[in-house]
Parts: sequence; C-alpha cells; structure tokens
Amino acid sequence: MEDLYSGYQPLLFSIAYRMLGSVSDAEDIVHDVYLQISEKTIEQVENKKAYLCKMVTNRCIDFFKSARYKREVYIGPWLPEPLILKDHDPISEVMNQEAISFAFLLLLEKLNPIERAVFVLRQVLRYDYKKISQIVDRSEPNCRKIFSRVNNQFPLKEETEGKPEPKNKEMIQAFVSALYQGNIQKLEELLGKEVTLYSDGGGNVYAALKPIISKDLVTRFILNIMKQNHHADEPAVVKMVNVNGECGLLVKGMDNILTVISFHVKNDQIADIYIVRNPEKLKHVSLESY
DNA sequence: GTTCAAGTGACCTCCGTTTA
DNA sequence: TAAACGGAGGTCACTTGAAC
Repeated sequence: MEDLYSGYQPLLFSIAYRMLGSVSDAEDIVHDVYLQISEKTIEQVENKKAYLCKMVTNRCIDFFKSARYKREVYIGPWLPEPLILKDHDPISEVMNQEAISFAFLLLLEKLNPIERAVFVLRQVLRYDYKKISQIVDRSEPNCRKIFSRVNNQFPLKEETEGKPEPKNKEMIQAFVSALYQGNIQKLEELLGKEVTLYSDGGGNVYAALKPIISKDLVTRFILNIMKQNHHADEPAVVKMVNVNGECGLLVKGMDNILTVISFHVKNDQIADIYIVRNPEKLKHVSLESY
C-alpha cells in the first residue's frame, strides 16, 4: 500500500487539484481514496492506475457539485489556491510537466465537472479515450465529442503547451524592481493594455471586490499597496517563487504569509495578475520554508 | 495497403423555458 | 396547461494521419 501511495499520489493529486483548484481539498480527496481502498480490493484490480484515477475523478465530480454552490456566494473574484512548487518535490515533477497556471485553472472553472475531467485526462495527461471513457463512465465517442467541443469553445490548448519561459522570470524581476523604485513608466511598459488584476480576499481580508481592468488603474492600485507597505511598522518581504509552474511572488509578514501573486504573460507583457490574499487559501503554505 | 485512434460534422433526443 | 422552441449533450459515420 505504501508503494502504491508513493507511486500514484502525485498523479492523483495533480488530477484532483486541477479539477477543484484547491490544494487542501485535493489532498483530502486523495487521502480519502487511499483510506477507502483495502489491500485485498486493490490486489484484485488489474489496472490499479486507472482504478485510482477513476475513484479520484468521481470524488472530485461529487465534491465539485457541492463546491459550486459555495462559489456562487463567494465574496469577490474566486481564484484557485496557489501551489508553491519546489525543486525535487515529487508533486513538482508531475506538475511541471503539465499545465497548471492560474489562467488555465480559471478557464477550467468555466467547464462542467465531466468536461473538466475529460479535458484534464486527455489534454494534460494524454490518456486515450478508452481509459477516459472507463474513468468518467461515458462512451468513447461521447468523450471525443466532449473534448472536441471544449476545444472549440475555449482557448485552453495554448495554456497546456510549453513551459513558462525564462523571459517571464526576468519580466517579473523587472516588475518588482519597478515597484520598489516607484518607476511608473517601466511598470506601464511591462503591463499589457488590457491588463486585469484579480484579487481574492474571500471576504476575510481587504481585497478588490471586482477585477481591476486597464494599465492605468492596475498601476495605481499596486503603487498604492506599495505605499501602504512602505509606511507599515514591519514592511512585508517579497520573495520570488514558483507559483503553479510560473514565476510568481510570495509576500511574507512577520509571522504569516500575507499574499501570493501569480502572473499571466502574453506577447511579452503582463496580461493578468492574480493576487491571493484569502488566509484560508494560504494555510497550506508553510512560513518556515521561506 | 491496412489498421486503428483521434477529430469533427450532421443529426437526434431530452429537458428546461417561454408563450399563448 | 400544453405546444413550441432552443440549447446541451449524445450517437453515428466519415475523414485524417500515424504506425506497421
């Protein structure tokens, strides 16, 4: 059972996280699945990997149906829980191979649970339709059609192809230094014309209740935050980290993680900024590691 | 050349909403 | 309340491309 857990846990977590956009819920589901299966049961199963994927996917579908209601009453923009990836972590190795960006997870959010499962299994994990049909309990042609329709409906494919370019890292470094210097001209160069800033406080902490759109408004918003931080008794520390496979920022206070920021870069400019401030979504980020 | 998996257009069915 | 309508989701059949 231990080998089974260490062998498949990263893969199962990667499926659950993409389906739900929540680190803690994904961990719970994977853990529950391992608690539910007994050694006897699993030994009788021919394809253990497909069996475990099916269990996790079905759990996610059930969970998502109930979570959907919660999100409908969510205060402000909903963002996924950030996943801070480190080198040599088994989960990082699985995640870095596949799409996991905030932009991708937010697009997935628009799909129904079955569409999500089919898309993740096919586009991200490259499963064949036979396996997918067994996992989601739909016919093979139906799975092909679901995938085809999702592809036509949403521009998800580009989000799953390629890894974050090193250029992004330089861009985020330039962004941070422009912030500290208060260099408005440089900030405006880095931001796309229609840049959108999403701020998720979940009603627990201060955050913008609506997405902020346009270069001018976003620049003013972030400079204002920097000004407040500068005048604080204990200014926060900003650190560059790997957030969901892309270069991002972690803002550390005296005794807790205050904010995690992720960026979506398009055509050499920052197209979207995702700011997670909801403490509920930062609980899993360990302060000691940073 | 054959086989097979994948992708997609055309068509059908079902179900929720609208309207008389 | 029942018929009409539209959209979502499913099946069938065909084309395409890769592997052998």
